[in-house]
Amino acid sequence: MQIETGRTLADIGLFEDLDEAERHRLESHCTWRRYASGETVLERGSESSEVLFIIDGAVNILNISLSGREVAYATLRAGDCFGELAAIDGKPRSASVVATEKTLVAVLASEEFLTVLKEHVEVTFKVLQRLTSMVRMGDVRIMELSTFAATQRVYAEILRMAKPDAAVPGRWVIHPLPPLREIASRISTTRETVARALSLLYPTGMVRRKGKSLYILDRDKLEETLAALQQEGGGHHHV
Amino acid sequence: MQIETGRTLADIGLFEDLDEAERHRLESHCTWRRYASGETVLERGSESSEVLFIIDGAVNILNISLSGREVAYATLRAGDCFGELAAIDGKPRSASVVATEKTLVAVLASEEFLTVLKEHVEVTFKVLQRLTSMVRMGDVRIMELSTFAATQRVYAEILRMAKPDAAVPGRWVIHPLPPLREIASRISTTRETVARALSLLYPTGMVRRKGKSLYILDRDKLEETLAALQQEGGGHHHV
DNA sequence: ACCTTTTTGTGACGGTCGTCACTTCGCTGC
DNA sequence: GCAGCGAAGTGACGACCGTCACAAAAAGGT
Repeated sequence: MQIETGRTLADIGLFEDLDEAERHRLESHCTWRRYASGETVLERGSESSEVLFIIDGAVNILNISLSGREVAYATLRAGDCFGELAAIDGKPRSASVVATEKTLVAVLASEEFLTVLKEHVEVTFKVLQRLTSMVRMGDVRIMELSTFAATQRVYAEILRMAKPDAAVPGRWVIHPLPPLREIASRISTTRETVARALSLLYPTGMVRRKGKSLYILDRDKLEETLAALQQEGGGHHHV
Repeated sequence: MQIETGRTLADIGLFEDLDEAERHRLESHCTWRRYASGETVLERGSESSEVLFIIDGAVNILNISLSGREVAYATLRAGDCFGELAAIDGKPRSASVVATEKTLVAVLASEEFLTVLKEHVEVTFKVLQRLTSMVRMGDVRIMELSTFAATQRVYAEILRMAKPDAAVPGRWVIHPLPPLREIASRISTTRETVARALSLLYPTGMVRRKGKSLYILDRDKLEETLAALQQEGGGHHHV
């Protein structure tokens, strides 16, 4: 028996400050769509401008270059929203969106969305915060791509992905660890390079892999290692 | 004799929809600062949160890595604004800002800025548009860094920088051409690589350099050349 | 438990491009 | 004019890492 997620916007962060009446009004304007894992939700370059909300499941925001290389921007889960860019500026979709699990989304026309923004400053400010954080994350990524070597980017990404382990205080964990190919696409390298970087790490005892979990046993030391690598020339040989 | 730019927010794009009274009120809340070329306006990591408006001059938004590599995000000129990120989310400055000319800026406290946003939807929407475009530009840059070889990034950047030449229809021009070192920092490579990419281009007749101007004589052909390079393997050797 | 598919680890190879070094060019100021 | 200085062009070299190839391990379905 499985719990069916209701068709409600109650858990959407953007709208958490709206009163129930307004939320219900919005819900009535939504279209609801289901996607199987692997299905494409949005195609880069398409002219649609709806805003989508993840009720249940998860999606990857990504692009594929002409040469077939996959570049991932973010992974979004239940409660998140995407597609605001096109709604705000009316331009074509800047990236594709692919469901990574069975996913239910609510779809809101851009006009409706913009009306909510105009009438509810709290929502607008949530959007401002969200866009701001997207800009900041993008800047960090550009900086890392420009100045970190591939191995350093692997360590940095691992540190970002890790959450404190509830079981053992002081230990951090990534669970479930996505396929290395996916990590690679987030930091613009190859799965082989990610595998090699990890192989380099295991013997040091800083991290340990067990099934679908990657444990960070000594986060401080890993951070030090990363910092040390940066001093000596941004990844390109000696200064 | 030189025209002195007045201390007015009249030419700031963000505020163009405000009525004069409100604009004057804002002006009275501003602090005004002058910077010489090369001076630092904002330091990455600092905790300030004012929003700044360029009345006259120009600034570069950039970061310098531990290894000394410079990464440029944007060049802003009179009428532009910067520093909104920190005002919106209260976090430390994400990048440094350096004046590239003699520059006059208006400085507005974040509280004042946020008040304007709350009370004038038009301004808020301008900010939304601006943030959206920053996200899109960042995504493009990440995509290029991930899938273009250095030479391709040079061509793409040149195409971006070029404006239609008023003198000769069909011809495009970059004027004044900034030092190659500066172009290099925008696409995360070195001045040598930029120089080599250009040297490769001159014999084809597609571009021609003359003093501080770079003329694009055949934009279509340059675009084709760039597209052709992408097909064949994203910059990394065959397929 | 078995087969299939996906994921992972690792060796070998070679191209790209960052680094260093030096020369030449073009400014600006005297 | 010439000196001085930053910018630009170019050669040489080699490290990094993307590519290919293959084997081993893990996961998933029946």
